[in-house]
Amino acid sequence: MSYKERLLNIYSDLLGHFGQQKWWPAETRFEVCVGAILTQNTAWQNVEKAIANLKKEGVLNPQRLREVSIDKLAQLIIPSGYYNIKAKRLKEFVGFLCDRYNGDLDMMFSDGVDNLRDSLLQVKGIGPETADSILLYAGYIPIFVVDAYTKRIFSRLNLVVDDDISYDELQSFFMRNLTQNVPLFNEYHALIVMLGKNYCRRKPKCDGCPIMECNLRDIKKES
DNA sequence: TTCCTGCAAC
DNA sequence: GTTGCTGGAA
Repeated sequence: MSYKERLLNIYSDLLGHFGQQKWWPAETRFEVCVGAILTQNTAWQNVEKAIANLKKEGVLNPQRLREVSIDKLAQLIIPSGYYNIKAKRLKEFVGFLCDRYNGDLDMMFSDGVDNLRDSLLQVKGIGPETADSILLYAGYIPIFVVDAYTKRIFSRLNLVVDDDISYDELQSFFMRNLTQNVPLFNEYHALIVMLGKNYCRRKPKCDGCPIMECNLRDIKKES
């Protein structure tokens, strides 16, 4: 079976088990960008509380977020953890957005994808996963987001052999073997997160794992 | 105690 | 390559 077929089978297994995830949960594209930074190494449940605080305070837009003091901002996002460093990162991002694109996400996303990705990566506090989450979930640009879950799951499936594979190489593997389709990329990454959280943990809970080929390989005996 | 939709700095 | 950043839930 080809990589393309295996990736689609796994996708089908996941979608059948978990259903559509309807990512990214947000009212605006700007909210997606903020959430992408706040959720770095952080449970989404905690990010929601921080987002709610930002909304209640009326600062969840580029202009107001730029005006609010960094100390005030840090206080508002305490529930999402790393609040001092994330306040700085949000400030870096809105500074970038306002300076380069007049605070206009439409203008930002109208830039060429490769150019925009490189630019985002130069913003302190935005790494590859955050940049790609913004491009896919806020910009509707067909970029596949990979993460620690992706690497762990597909290593266990032996679809990834090299444990030292880089972010870009892992992303490239998916983008070479899937059609460049925004809804597909959107749903696939969300489903990988669900599998990583609920079954393919560091200590795998393989009982009930929805991936057929994983069960066939009897990976359960590892752990 | 562990882990969470990472990243930068050292 | 290792460490610091952080609250909150399981």
